[in-house]
Amino acid sequence: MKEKNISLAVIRRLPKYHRYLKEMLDNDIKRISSKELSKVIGFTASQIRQDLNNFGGFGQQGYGYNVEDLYEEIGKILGLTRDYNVIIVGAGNLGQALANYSSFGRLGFKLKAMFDINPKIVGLTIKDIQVLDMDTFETFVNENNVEIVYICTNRDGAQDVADRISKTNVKAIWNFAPVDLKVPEDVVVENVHLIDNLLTLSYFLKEN
Amino acid sequence: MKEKNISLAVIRRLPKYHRYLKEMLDNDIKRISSKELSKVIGFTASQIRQDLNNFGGFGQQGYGYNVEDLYEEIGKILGLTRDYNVIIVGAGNLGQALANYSSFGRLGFKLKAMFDINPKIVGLTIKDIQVLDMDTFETFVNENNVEIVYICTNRDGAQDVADRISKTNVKAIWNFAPVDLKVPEDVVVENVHLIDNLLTLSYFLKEN
DNA sequence: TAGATTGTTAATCGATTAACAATC
DNA sequence: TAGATTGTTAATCGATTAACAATC
Repeated sequence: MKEKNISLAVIRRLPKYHRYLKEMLDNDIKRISSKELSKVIGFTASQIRQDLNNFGGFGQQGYGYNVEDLYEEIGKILGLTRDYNVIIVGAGNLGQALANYSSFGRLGFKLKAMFDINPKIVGLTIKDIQVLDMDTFETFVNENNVEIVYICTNRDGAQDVADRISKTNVKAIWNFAPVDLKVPEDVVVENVHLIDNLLTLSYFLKEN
Repeated sequence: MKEKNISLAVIRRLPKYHRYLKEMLDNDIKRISSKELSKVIGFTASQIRQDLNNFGGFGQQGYGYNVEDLYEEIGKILGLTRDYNVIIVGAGNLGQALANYSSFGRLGFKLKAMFDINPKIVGLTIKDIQVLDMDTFETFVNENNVEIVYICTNRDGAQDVADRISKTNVKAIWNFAPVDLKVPEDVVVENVHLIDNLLTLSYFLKEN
């Protein structure tokens, strides 16, 4: 399923489709037209049809879209067809919070271990997950087929972790540190820059 | 400082400028041209000049931009000229993690209390911050001039909290629950949809 | 002054919206 | 069949990039 140059704007809307379709599925809604979906999700009907047609004709003229099918298809596009082994680096408050989120695991992102450099934290067990010493990072990653790392260190530690990741087979980083990581081309990074987000909120609060 | 219709794309870049300028300031860099800034921040020089000129002519021909001045100006645009009283609703793992983030406080976002409905959590003190019962929510918000609420509840509790917020003077919500909140027009919401973010990462990992 | 770099207008590119023929 | 709604092309809108005169 090699799509050619779907724009980032489209990709970022996919999880929202996925979320709304799941909700409809839970509410036993069997089919939905782009017009109806538009009303609840807030995108235009035209945009919805354009978005979906980047990946194939999932609908049916005169009928609309089958909710379950569309939900499954979008899941496939997003890579939710198998499990991924993940680890967390940085077992502070945020790392522990993420470890406790069960919804990630339910989607297939299976937490295998946490890592830290702080001797006070190393050795703890959080939700059945051990906090290991960074000394064993490379060994663990290689032996356990880890594919995704959540970086929950502070700003200063993040690039070091990214450098160590880049020498392994890990190809995806979810970065929560307030810094833009330098990584090889074949490693994808998704940032959660909380401060950037908060400052955007602050801007709009001021403007109101 | 009522700016007219600055696009969202521009606004979302501002915190990144702010972050990079702070770093330069810390490294005693006194001035920067759009061309040099382009190299480190990754936007084109042209875009940088366009962005900044939405808010005024902060530069000087032949010289570039004074790092300290520009940092201050962007801070002003983002509303970092005074403190804001904030509270957290939902004192679970994520709420506690946010309470422990000192960088928000340093920027002026002062945490005044946390709220929860779980009797096991209410009464705790986290980093000098008390966890209060939701019964006292409205009273506290009104008496303490709270302006921003971080919603760290689960999905199902979030809209209820948003409804209660909407009846107070709070005009800004930082929402971490995986749901799109319905709020009055004059309330601004900034979402951190972690799952959406993780699924985007998953998409690109698959595409690689 | 000469060189550098901004501020700003114009050109281009890309994303969203509108329209409608195809078809279930 | 008639009505509804998609898939897709064309039109519009907005954001980014290029170019360059203004000016420090």
